[in-house]
Amino acid sequence: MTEFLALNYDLAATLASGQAFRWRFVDGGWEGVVAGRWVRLRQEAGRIRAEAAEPVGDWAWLRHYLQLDVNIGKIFETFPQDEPMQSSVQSCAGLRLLRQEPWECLASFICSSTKQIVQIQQIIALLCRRFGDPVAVPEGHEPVHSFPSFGRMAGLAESDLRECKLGFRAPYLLNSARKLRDGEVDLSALHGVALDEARAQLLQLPGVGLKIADCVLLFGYGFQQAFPVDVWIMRALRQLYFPKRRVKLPRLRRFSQTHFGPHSGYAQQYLFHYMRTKGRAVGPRL
DNA sequence: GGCCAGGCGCGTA
DNA sequence: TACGCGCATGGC
Repeated sequence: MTEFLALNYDLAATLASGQAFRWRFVDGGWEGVVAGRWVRLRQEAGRIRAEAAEPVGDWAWLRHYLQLDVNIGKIFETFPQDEPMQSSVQSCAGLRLLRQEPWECLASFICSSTKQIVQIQQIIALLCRRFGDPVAVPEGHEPVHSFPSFGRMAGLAESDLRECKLGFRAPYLLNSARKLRDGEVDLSALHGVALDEARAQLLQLPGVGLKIADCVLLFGYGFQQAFPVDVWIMRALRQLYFPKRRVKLPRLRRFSQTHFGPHSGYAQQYLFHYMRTKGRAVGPRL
């Protein structure tokens, strides 16, 4: 058990914002698996309390995952001073970007195409339960599994994945796992290389296009200018920046690269959250 | 029952 | 370079 100082950090918004898909809200706490360890997090006044199933000496892995050392105020200062961006920030100023493990992030987003967030969570829960390894949990807690490694995934049959509701994404995930196993792409080599080079590597994987690549670059590696454009962001850019004009996707992508500054990835996440929550109901349809 | 979901790959022009 | 379509599956 430990406590972190966490000012301007909205844990619930962050963990439920469609970046990561394994967090569950149970009895006032958020339960998940980070770096192979079960954890439960609770938001308190200006703090986050964390507990693990086994003694932890150094909590750096969790600080890193939650990105607790990021100065979000400094990032806000780099955002454009326009109405849509300011409204997005005001609607949820404690929203953060997580720093996930690249493989889990990649696999999760390969599962995400034309799926709602709830369904993505279901698919990933099935994958973990069936093919992950048990992790230590508190006494009496229901079993929890790790996210299956790409080595494990590579040895499965396509039908194994289809049984986890992957549908047409099954061969994408399977063949991406096999490419990683065979060393055709090395996820560990993408830290610190140029954004375009890292993106080009990810685009070699089947089922990975620009959108999914940028999700992995942003949520898994922290490339600050990766800007995934999905249907929500496309809607946001069209409604908020180009109302009454039919602007096509390539132009929206170009706009996103220049308009939002050096931390455009954060701007993207704020826009995404804003679009999904404004006009009450969180969920599909406006 | 029709439409949509944190898209991608492929064929076509 | 830029469409259009099919691909599984489930929620509303």
